[in-house]
Amino acid sequence: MHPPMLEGTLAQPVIRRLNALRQLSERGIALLQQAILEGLQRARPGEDLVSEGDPIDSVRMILSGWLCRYKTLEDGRRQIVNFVLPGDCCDACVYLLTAMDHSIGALTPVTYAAIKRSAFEQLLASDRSVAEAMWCETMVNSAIQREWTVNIGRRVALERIAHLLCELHERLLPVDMIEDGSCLFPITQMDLADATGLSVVHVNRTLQELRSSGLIVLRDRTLTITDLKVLKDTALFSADYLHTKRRG
Amino acid sequence: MHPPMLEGTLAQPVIRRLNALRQLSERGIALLQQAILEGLQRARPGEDLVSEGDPIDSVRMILSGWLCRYKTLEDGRRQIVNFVLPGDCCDACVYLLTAMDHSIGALTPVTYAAIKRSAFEQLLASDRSVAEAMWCETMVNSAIQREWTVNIGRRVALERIAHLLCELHERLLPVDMIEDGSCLFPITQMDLADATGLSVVHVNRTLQELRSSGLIVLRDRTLTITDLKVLKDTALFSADYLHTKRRG
DNA sequence: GCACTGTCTTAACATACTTAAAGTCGCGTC
DNA sequence: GACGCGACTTTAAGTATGTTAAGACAGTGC
Repeated sequence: MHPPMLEGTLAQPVIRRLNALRQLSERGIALLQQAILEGLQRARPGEDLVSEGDPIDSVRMILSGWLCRYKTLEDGRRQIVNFVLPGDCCDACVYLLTAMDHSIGALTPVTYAAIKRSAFEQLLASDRSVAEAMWCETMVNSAIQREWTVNIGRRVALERIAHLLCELHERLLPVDMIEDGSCLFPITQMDLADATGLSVVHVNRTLQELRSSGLIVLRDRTLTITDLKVLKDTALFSADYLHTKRRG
Repeated sequence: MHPPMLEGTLAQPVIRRLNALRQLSERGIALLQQAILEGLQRARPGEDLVSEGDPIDSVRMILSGWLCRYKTLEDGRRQIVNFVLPGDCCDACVYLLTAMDHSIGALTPVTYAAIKRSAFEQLLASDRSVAEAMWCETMVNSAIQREWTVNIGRRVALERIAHLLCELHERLLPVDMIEDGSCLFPITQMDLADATGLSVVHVNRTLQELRSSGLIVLRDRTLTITDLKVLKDTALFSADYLHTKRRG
C-alpha cells in the first residue's frame, strides 16, 4: 500500500510527541506505528470527530491538522477549552468514562488514527514505555487545562492572547512545525475569541496591539513570532506546565 | 491503635467517592483502607500540602476537610483552579511527571493519607477495580477542569458563581456532606473570587443578588441552597461532566 | 480592656471589554 | 461578471466588572 518511507512519516508527529514525554522503546514505536496505520481516517474542516454525549469507543491520534475541543452552552455561547495539534492523542483513558462531555472539531483538514478500545488496551499492555507516555500525555493535558483556567481567569486580554500564542509555539516545537519562528496558524479570530473568553472585536483590537508592538506578524494564516522573549514576558509565560523535556 | 469502627469511618469518603465512579471489589476496599491507615497525616488551614515546583513523590487522598489547587502569577495574582473535597485524590498518576505545576493548600483543618509512589503502584497492580476507579477519578478531574474553563470564559458573574455552587453541591452529595440542602461552606469570598476570576467586591455583590433572589442562604460558613432547580437554571448547570453514576 | 487582623460590606468612580452595526476584502459559485 | 459568504476591520455606545477606600463586625492575643 504505502511505501515504507511514507508509513514512517505518517506516525512521526505522534512518536515525536510521546518521545518528548517519555523515551519510547523500539518495540513500542513499532507497535504504535502499526496500530496507527491500521486505523487511518480523515476529517474535513468544520467536521466533528466526536460530539458531546457520544459514547466513547476509541482513542484518536492526530497525524496532521489542527482541531479544538469545545463545549457549547444551551444559548449558543461556545468555549474552546483546548487546541489539539499533530501528535496529540484524544482521550487516551477517557474510555473509562461512558459519554463525551465535550466535542472535538476539525479546524483544518485532518488525518488521524482511530484505535478501538480493545486494540488500544492491548497496545498499552504490550509495551510499558508506550503506556507511560500515554498517561503522561493525559496528565500534561490536565496541566494545560489548568493553565487555561488561570489564563482566562486572571490575565487581561493582551496577556491572555500572548500566552496562548506562546503555548502553541511551545507545543508546535517538538513536532517540528515551527520554521524560523513561523508556523501555519489556521485559527480564525472567532476561534481565538472562543478560546480566550473574549469577543471577536476585542481579539481583533488586541492582535493589532501585539502587531504594532512588533511582537508578532500574523497574516495569510501564518504566524511569525518576531520577539519571543518579550512576548513571553508580556504573557507572564513559563513553559513548566507543559512538562516537556528540555531540548538542548 | 484505632478501634475498628473508627478505622472504617476514616476511609469512608474515599471509598464512597471511588465507588460512585466504579464498583470497588471487597478486596480492593480492604487494600485501600489499609494503605490509607498507614499514611495518615494532618494539615492546618492555610498550610500547603504541596507547592508548585515540588517533586512528585506520593499520592494523597483526602479524608476530611477542604482544599484548593491554585497557581500564582509572578505579580501575585492568584487563580484557584479547583477545590479538593473529602474523598478526592490528589495526583493519582501525576507521579509520572517530575514536578508539580501548581500548589495544593488547605482551607480548613485537613486529614489525609499520603501514599508513597511505590506503595501506590503496588495497590493499583493488586486490584483492578481500584486502579480503574483511580483512573476514572483522574479523568473526571480533567472534565471538571474543562468545565471551569467554560465557566470562567463564557458565563457572567451571576451564572458563574451559581454554577460553582451547583458543582460543589453535586460533588458533596456522594460523600454525604449535604444535609437538608445545607452544607459547611468554608470558602471565603476572596477564595471565591480567586476561583471564579472575579474581584472580591463583585463576588460580594453577586452573592447578595443570589441571596435576595431567594436561591441561597449563606451565613456563618454554612450554605443552604433554597431553590436548587432555579439555581441550576440560572447557572446553565448540567451535571453530566461530573460523570457520577445516577443515584436513585 | 485594647490593639490587631481577617472577613464582609457599601459607595463612588474608572475602565476593560461587550454589543451592535456597517464596511472592506478575497474567494468560490452560478 | 454579479452574487453570496466568511474572515477581518473599524466605529460608537453601553455595561459588566474592577479599583480604591473606608467602615462594621467578630475573633484573638496581650
